Amino acid sequence: MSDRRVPEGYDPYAFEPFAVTADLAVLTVREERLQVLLVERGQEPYAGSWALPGGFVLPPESAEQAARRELAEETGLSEATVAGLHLEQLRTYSEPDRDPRMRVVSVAFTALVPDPPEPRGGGDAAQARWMPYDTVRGLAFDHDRILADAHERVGAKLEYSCLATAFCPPEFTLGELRHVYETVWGVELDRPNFRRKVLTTPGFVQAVEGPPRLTGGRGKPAALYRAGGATTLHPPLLRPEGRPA
Amino acid sequence: MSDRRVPEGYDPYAFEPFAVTADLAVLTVREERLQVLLVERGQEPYAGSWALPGGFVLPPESAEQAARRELAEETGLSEATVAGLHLEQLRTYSEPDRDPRMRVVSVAFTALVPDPPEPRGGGDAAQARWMPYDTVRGLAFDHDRILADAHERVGAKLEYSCLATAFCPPEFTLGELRHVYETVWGVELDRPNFRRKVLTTPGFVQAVEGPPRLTGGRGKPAALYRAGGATTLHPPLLRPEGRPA
DNA sequence: CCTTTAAGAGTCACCTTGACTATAAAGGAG
DNA sequence: CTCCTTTATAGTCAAGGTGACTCTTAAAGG
Repeated sequence: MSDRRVPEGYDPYAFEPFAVTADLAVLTVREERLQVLLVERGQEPYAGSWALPGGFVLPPESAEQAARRELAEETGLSEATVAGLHLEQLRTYSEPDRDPRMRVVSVAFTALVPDPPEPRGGGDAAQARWMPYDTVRGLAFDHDRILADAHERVGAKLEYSCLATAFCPPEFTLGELRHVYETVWGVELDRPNFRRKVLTTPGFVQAVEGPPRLTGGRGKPAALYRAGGATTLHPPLLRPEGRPA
Repeated sequence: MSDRRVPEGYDPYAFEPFAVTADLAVLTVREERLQVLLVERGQEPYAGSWALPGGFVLPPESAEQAARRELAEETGLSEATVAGLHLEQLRTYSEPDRDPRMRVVSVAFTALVPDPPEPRGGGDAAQARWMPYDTVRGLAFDHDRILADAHERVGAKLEYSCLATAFCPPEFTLGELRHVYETVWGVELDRPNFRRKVLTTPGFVQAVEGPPRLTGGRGKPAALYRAGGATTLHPPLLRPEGRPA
């Protein structure tokens, strides 16, 4: 940034102002599907349309702080939950005509949540709910594109980071972790190979000591693991077949 | 983005306005070093300090359009050159106090240029010049951090994309391409192994037919190559030793 | 003419990976 | 209770990619 166009006695109101918003693509894996948190708009433009949650960045906030606040307001997640959430900046959308009313620049974030509570539709949103990613179309503004970019980014990050654990509860089985990859990538992975890769990568997961097994599903009970300290995968866990992007 | 806080007859001037700028971390490899394009500020704040080139996003522009315009104005690169430049959005910096005067949100971009012309210091910049990356400190605003983020991002992208060719002229030798990796990563790579990797990756580079060799340096003349059609590297070309990020 | 420098060809062992087989431990159906 | 299905977990094996090296070729410089 720079003020080279701004004379000493610059009047901030002399220019057409820009509004800055923070929007969130909140993703989760539920019921074997990738799901997105959406809100229904109550006002024009796009009244009645579904949109990504988000809202204006207020004067004392950073974009990320605004994103966390809006998420808490609109979904009923507790402040503590939102504060500990894995939130990552996706990119900024600044096309001049993306909002019909005025100039709005949107800083988009991606959030990954495990086993989410039902959203309450609070705040200013008419209602809020989880929707399966592949059934979502026709969102307000350019939110279809933001959502697609978020999906692509998350899919790519799974390859070379330990991000997948952010989709899982604190303790999880390797089957659950594998489901995350399969759901986001839309492919099936070989169980033994996936297991070998995860367990031989130092710091990806760590075994839980106490009760060595968990029951609940159909097959043989699985051991529980916690997220390890590592954040990146070397070498990466590449998608089979297709190219990323 | 959303207008949930905005009543029907919303007055854009009722809020403290945000200014939006586009700043660029323009990188090149010259004289065996990674270099950055900087401008000297002529006005307060930070008058006399060096900063990344950039400026305000004007009402009819997207942030990327503003970035290209500012780059052309301040460095003397032709409009055609700037239009064809590899420009990638880095991230957006929105901390409330990053500009002492008013609320300024900066969308940062990374640009990679091959064999750059001397900047002219045109536009509003007092002067402009290339500086070696590792000697740069004390830039205006939070530009030190933006620059560090750009370096990290570029280093990471070299691993899994064909981005390195963007640092090279249209026709280049494998030695030049290898220098890009070595300079950005700060490591030495094994010549034969690098060659094997690049040549066996489909679409990374394509051999130039005509005059099969180029002279100029000291050793055996090298064959020339052009960038191939591929954009991603599968499998990636990982940095030796250290972790990314 | 010899040294230096870098390109380019080739070798070899190791590690990772993909494909696959086998066994163990649960639930459900008959 | 037994068979069948499902899932976890333990292995095996071959192909491919990579790191570490060696060797040859072709220029420039002294």
